[in-house]
Amino acid sequence: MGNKNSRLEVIKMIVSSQELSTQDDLLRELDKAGFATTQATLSRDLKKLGIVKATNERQEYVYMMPGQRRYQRVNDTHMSVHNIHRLGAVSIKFSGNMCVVHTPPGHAAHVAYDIDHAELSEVIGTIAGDDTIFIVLDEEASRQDVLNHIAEIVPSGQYFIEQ
Amino acid sequence: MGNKNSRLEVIKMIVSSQELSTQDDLLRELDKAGFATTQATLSRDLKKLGIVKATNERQEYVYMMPGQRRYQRVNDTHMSVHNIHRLGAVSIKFSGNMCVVHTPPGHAAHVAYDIDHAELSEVIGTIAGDDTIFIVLDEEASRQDVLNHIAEIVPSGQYFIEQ
DNA sequence: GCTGAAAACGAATAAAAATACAAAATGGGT
DNA sequence: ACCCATTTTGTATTTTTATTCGTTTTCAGC
Repeated sequence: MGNKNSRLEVIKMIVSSQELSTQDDLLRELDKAGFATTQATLSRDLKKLGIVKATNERQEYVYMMPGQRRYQRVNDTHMSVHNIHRLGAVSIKFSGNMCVVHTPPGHAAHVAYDIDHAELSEVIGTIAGDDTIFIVLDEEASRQDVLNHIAEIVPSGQYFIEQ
Repeated sequence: MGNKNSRLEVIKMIVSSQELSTQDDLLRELDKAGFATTQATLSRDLKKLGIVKATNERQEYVYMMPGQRRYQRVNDTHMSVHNIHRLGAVSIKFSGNMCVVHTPPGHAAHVAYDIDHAELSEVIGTIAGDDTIFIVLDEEASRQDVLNHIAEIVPSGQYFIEQ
């Protein structure tokens, strides 16, 4: 069962990207993703992940990551242009040991997911809002390395350095 | 019904003050409070109020109000041992003026809440994901102090320093 | 007051989710 | 490799939750 953790990650990804109202629905999506399992196991997984069945604005039941509804919107105060990089529709800026990635609205979670799973040695942790990701970098991390690595990770990467 | 609204208020009060794991439990509390009703109605009430059955830090099911402190998704990269500390199932890493706390999945918000309310002088602010907390530290903060204080806050803290 | 529409409700039931239990898999420690 | 302890899993089941459907209540307009 080495793939329990992968399954958990896939569950997180599915839940944060689709509106599913029963475990059976989720089970079908998991199946599509190549992680077939049973309702019993899924129930246990959801408990572990803290995923809850909540109600959306239309009073429908939807499985949600804890707090997906009221995510904290991060303010993207404009910084100097000279350290802005573009990557498709994504911008990457650095300040101190932090890296801030800006995405199209609603896509921060997916991009963060990809960054997470690259397991870059420079990355200590990430947190995603709606269109912004905060990344804490290792003190020794090279910005150019981080930039290059993220460039590889984020899809459709036409990007250019303005530095 | 004039007292539907009162009942909803009482439900909110009960849910936010007690840890109840089934609707039947809640039903009994409502009864005690003089608002006897049925499971069917309660189910509808909970849906209206957005109250969800979530898991607490002990992996038990608990009905909860939609919290104000919320998050989205997160990362789990493991890295350099030299600045990792363990605290129960929690790891704490430092980089620059940031502290990154890693928790069991789904519990970052709860731990962050506790850290917030300890009102540590070293802590400027926190933001929680699913299993990761970012803490911005005061520029003068000692990492050892932060570590000690968080050790006091986080429950079941058998912990040891590896630094 | 009465009447009709809408909302609230409970009993029964359907649907969905959690768990008991046994089996299978995994990870050490020899 | 083997053994033992622990974790993960599936089946079958129980428990819990959501909803159907018929009834009652509420309230607005007469």
